[in-house]
Amino acid sequence: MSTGRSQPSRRGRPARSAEQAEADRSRIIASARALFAAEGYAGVSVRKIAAGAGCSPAAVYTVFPSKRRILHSIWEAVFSSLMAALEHTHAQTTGPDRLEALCLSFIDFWLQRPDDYRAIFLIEDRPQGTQDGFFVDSSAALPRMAILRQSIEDAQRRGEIRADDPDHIGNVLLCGLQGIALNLITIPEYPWGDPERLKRDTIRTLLAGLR
Amino acid sequence: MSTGRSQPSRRGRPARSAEQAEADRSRIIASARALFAAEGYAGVSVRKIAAGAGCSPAAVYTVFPSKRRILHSIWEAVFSSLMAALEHTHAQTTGPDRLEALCLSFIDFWLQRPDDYRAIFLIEDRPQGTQDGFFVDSSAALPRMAILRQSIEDAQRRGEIRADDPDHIGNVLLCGLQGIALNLITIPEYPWGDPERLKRDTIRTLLAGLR
DNA sequence: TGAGTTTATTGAACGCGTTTATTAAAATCA
DNA sequence: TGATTTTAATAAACGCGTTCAATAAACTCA
Repeated sequence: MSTGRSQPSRRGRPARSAEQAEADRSRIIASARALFAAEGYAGVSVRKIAAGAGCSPAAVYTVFPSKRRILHSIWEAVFSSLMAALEHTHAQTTGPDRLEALCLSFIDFWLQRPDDYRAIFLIEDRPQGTQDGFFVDSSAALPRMAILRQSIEDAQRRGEIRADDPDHIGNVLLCGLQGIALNLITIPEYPWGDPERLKRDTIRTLLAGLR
Repeated sequence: MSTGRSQPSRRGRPARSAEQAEADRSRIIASARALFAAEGYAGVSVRKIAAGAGCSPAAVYTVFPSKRRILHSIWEAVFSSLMAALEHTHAQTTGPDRLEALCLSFIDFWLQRPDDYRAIFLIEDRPQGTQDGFFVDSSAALPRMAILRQSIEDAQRRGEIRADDPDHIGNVLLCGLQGIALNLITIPEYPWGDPERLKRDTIRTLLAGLR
């Protein structure tokens, strides 16, 4: 049984070449990025994206299975920004202050991008079932945050944080941080009090609890 | 200037009576509740709700300004269940275990109702602006949780928790709890590890940090 | 060449949430 | 009574995300 099919030489019209498909994809993403930035996520229709990319609405669906997946591909850029913000904070701090600064950085990043936060985390329409995990497929995703983990390990070495599995510690921390961002972004009407105080105290509570 | 208008006796067709309006409202809510329970939030259309209530889709919009507001009115029942769950836990615990049990109860409540959680917290489509606060208008809302606050004050009296403003402590706690629910519900693909462990450790971390 | 085969492309449609222009209804007034 | 006024009620429409049947295109084979 030879697996060789060097020249498939199949019969009908050939499939779109990889570079052709990639070109279509990037034209659609470019159009979507510009429109989302200008008019917000909800204000942009697939018809507009298609018009911006110079193709039919149906053509968009040959590249992306849904409008949301177009967003997914843009999210990677947002996560990339998050990493950059954390790296910046990491570079500007040392020792015991670093972890708290990273946490604050993480929260502020999302508080400054509530639309992105909502678009990324607040998905109402999981059409059904498991929905072939976005975070599994996606390249970087929220948490492969080497910096956070590394800072946790540093803090553990200094004895500021208990010697538990650093991944688990990171998860606990992320839960708390996400909670602040979620509450401040999605329930702004509730009397949270001074946001700075809530942020600071929750972070310190988490870190103190991890000792 | 007499304020009396005992018999307004205005000219045209009279406005719907209060009880008439209330009857319409409750027929729509009844239809929506049944449909949401049977087919999920996303699977229900306003047209279906209207059909179930025996009126036109447009008639629904004379009672509720949007589909989402129909959900809002149903949420109050969910929050009522949450209060009941917390009261149950409160009644079954005492002393130092109570606060941790309440936290666990809070999280489990939402983990058992992911659809409700998404429908309540994960709103993508804030059409624009401040959107006349749902939590201000709404009767009970997430956090007027007397029980949680009272348990915090008890724990403070026992010296388990630092003597800070109990409302603020409660907010810090809610942030952490929400974070767990959010992460487990909206990012199930991420390797959080054993959910029970994540719940327990995050709660204990929060409580330990609040000492 | 033309017949056959496979893929690309899209116009048209579906049901959706929501708005609005039109019509019907119910009251008062002369 | 009918004219007038005010409100209720909804059919029709809009743009939306998405699907799909029909058509066009691009290739091989005889």
